[in-house]
Amino acid sequence: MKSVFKFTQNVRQTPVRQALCDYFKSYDEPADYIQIMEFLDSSGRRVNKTTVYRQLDFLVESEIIQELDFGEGKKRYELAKSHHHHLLCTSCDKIECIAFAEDLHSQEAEILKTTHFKVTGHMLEFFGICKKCQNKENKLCLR
Amino acid sequence: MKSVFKFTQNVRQTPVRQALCDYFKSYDEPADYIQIMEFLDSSGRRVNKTTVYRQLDFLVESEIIQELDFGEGKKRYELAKSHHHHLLCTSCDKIECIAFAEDLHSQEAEILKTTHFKVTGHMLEFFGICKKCQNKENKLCLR
DNA sequence: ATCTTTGCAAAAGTTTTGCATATCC
DNA sequence: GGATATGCAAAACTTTTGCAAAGAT
Repeated sequence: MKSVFKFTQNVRQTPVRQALCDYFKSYDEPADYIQIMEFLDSSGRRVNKTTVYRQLDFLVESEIIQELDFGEGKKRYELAKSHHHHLLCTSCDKIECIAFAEDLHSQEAEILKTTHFKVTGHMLEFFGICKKCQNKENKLCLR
Repeated sequence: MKSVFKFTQNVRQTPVRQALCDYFKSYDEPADYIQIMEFLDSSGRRVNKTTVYRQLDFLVESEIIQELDFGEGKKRYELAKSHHHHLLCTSCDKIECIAFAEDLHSQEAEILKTTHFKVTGHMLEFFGICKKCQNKENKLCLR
């Protein structure tokens, strides 16, 4: 089975790289290093952490995955997709994606007008309680 | 000179705590551990890092300062103030504060309607080029 | 006197570096 | 064969923990 990902020349198709691509393709939640390692372990591979971090850097450079930081003191990665934001449930830690039709256009226009700061990007993440957890008294969601 | 900060009982007025409060009161940019230590060093105090981290935690708990994370792999702290966001210049690293009259009300309403996720907070930071840096060809701002 | 704060050493957690070896094309 | 990828050990960097000593009220 061929890879669905296109690599430029001088980039090799290796088992680790392929495994990571498959992982991100099948998982819809931003994963941290631990989760990625657990997946590799469970799939029978014993991959060195240096290799994992280097492959993650490579995949970010290749724009196959995106790096995320929710202020947890570590990075998370998810399959690259069009601009969107996240809803982080503080009760069960589930992470959902959300995108807005208008995004932050009005805010960015206001910034340019009032400060002359030219916005090139932004990071917007929401914290709160997901639908499931709202329906539980003890705020422990089974997911 | 008395402290401008009010502490509850069972909280002691100590040199380290006072120095940190003074620092945050006089600095308007979010500071990381290194900057805070440099300040303490330059003011003639040799404070242990454990103490600094513990005091930062304490001051956050006391709502005297706020913790920030811009995805740099480390935390920053600034004097607690009303809800606002930041403009981070990717050229000179200057950080400005900005607040919106309407903030993200429409987005949060949309989230509740489409996903039933109940937003309790958010983090919104803008990246871009500050006014000064826009006026420099080499994009190196003297600040 | 007692509870709070500090210092020190050690460790935990995440990520990076240097270098030698293996692997892909 | 030559460039790319991987493994290993060690370290860098931020932050935390445990415990004993010092300090504040």
